[in-house]
Amino acid sequence: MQPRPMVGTLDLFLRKLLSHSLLSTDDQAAIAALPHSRRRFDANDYILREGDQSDACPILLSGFAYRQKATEEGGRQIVALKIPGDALDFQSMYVRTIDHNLQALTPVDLIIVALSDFEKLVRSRPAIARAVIVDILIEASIGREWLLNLGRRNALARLAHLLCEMHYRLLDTHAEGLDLRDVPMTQEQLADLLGLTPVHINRTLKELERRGAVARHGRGVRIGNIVALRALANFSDTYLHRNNHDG
Amino acid sequence: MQPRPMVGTLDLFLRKLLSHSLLSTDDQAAIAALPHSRRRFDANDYILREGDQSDACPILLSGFAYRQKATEEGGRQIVALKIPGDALDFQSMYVRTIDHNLQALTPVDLIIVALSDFEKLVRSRPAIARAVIVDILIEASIGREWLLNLGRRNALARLAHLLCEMHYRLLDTHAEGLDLRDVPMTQEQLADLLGLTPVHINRTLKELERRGAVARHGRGVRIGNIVALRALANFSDTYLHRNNHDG
DNA sequence: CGGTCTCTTGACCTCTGTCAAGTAGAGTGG
DNA sequence: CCACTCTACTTGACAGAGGTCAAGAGACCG
Repeated sequence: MQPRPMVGTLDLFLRKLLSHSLLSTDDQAAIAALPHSRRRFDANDYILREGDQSDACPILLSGFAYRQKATEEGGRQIVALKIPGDALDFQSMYVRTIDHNLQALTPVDLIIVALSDFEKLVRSRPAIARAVIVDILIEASIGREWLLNLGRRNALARLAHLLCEMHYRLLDTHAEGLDLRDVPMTQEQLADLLGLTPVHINRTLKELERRGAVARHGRGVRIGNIVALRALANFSDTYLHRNNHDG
Repeated sequence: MQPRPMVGTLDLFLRKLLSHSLLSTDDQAAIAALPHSRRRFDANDYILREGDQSDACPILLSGFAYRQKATEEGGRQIVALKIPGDALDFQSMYVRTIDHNLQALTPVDLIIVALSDFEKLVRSRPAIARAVIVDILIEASIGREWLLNLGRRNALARLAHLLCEMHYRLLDTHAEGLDLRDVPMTQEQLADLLGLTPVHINRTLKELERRGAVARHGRGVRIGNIVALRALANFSDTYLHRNNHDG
């Protein structure tokens, strides 16, 4: 039986790690005891920029954020989506320069842990080091599924797949509250996530609504029928590695 | 000054790690001393399958391999490409089940290291542990660039970008020999890499040839003009994190 | 030297993009 | 509570990149 996480600012982050890794009470306490500050960003603010070097490990406390890259021609692609509880930049512990942009999708609250403090933690606690790697590997696995999504699914399945993924990822850290009441992205952002155009997102959303998979009210979009969505996307959650425990 | 790698079966793997991480002579010796066996696969053979659990860490000695996922509808997407010197499955040290298929692109020679031996090595040598993580992170960075490629570049730029990437990745481990003399993939495999169809790859290859970026003879394709390719793809190699040393 | 697997090519189709104009929410200030 | 404004969303007409189908030509292999 997994020890219960303690309550505190870093609680959500802890819960995220516990969703895929086992940590002793001591390890959990060490995480909860990390010195940290808080920082708020508005929607669309840059949190980190390509080319930067970072000395902080930001953790998403509330709101959504995403990683983004752009072509010279102005095409923009969102390459990862982060939800509350997610650490946003483990990479800077290991690699000098940041290779993508990190942006706030909604207004966000961040916890900022000094990279040096986090490094110390990881060096002294193997189970935490391991949890960090598992976290990195799961993000990479999600990236591979996105490649399949962009390369081989049509607009309808692509959008349905994304909605399914968000649904299940939110389940893991927020067992009780905060589900996908309202999709927090504009149609333009959905387009940048899925390699489509805003106009086509609009048409596809309308089609999802027509099929009863999604409900809309004003600008809001919410999941209407997860079973229908799963069917449309042929969604399987194995790539999310939920319940990796004892692996 | 980086100590010279020692010569042996694991030499190429060592050189790959040294291309992005610093390792002491002791660390290098410990890697070279890893007990291992060899295994050969034919082109198209599966090396690992989705759902498997692996107790070995395969390292690519010669030939090319790729990670692949498929949709229920039969769409196939190659989500990573591995070249000689690349370790093919660090992930199984940390995560229970494999979430994609690993297949030989050409006939390949693998070095098989027992996962338990590799884990021991990583536990006792922090610099090696770090190098493994950097390796994982660089693969993830490549995945993000591929997402941009699939989502926001047209067929011509997409193909040009892939060829540029292969060119520079091969430079890193094979400073002297083995460059991209002949692209080792069929047009069908290129299609699966780029989210296109074989027919369209054919047309695009023809266009690249017309522009002098690529040379062809019989079935063979080779890079004719890397400068032209870079221009077509707007290629920048920062995402490959070459020379990450002292990071 | 026959068989098989790629590659080529042309005709045609369709999904998604482009352009442009109009509508409707959400926030602001009066 | 009502303008006013800004942004996001809608919609239709049209365009175009890339997909599909199918047949034929080359390569490579035993």
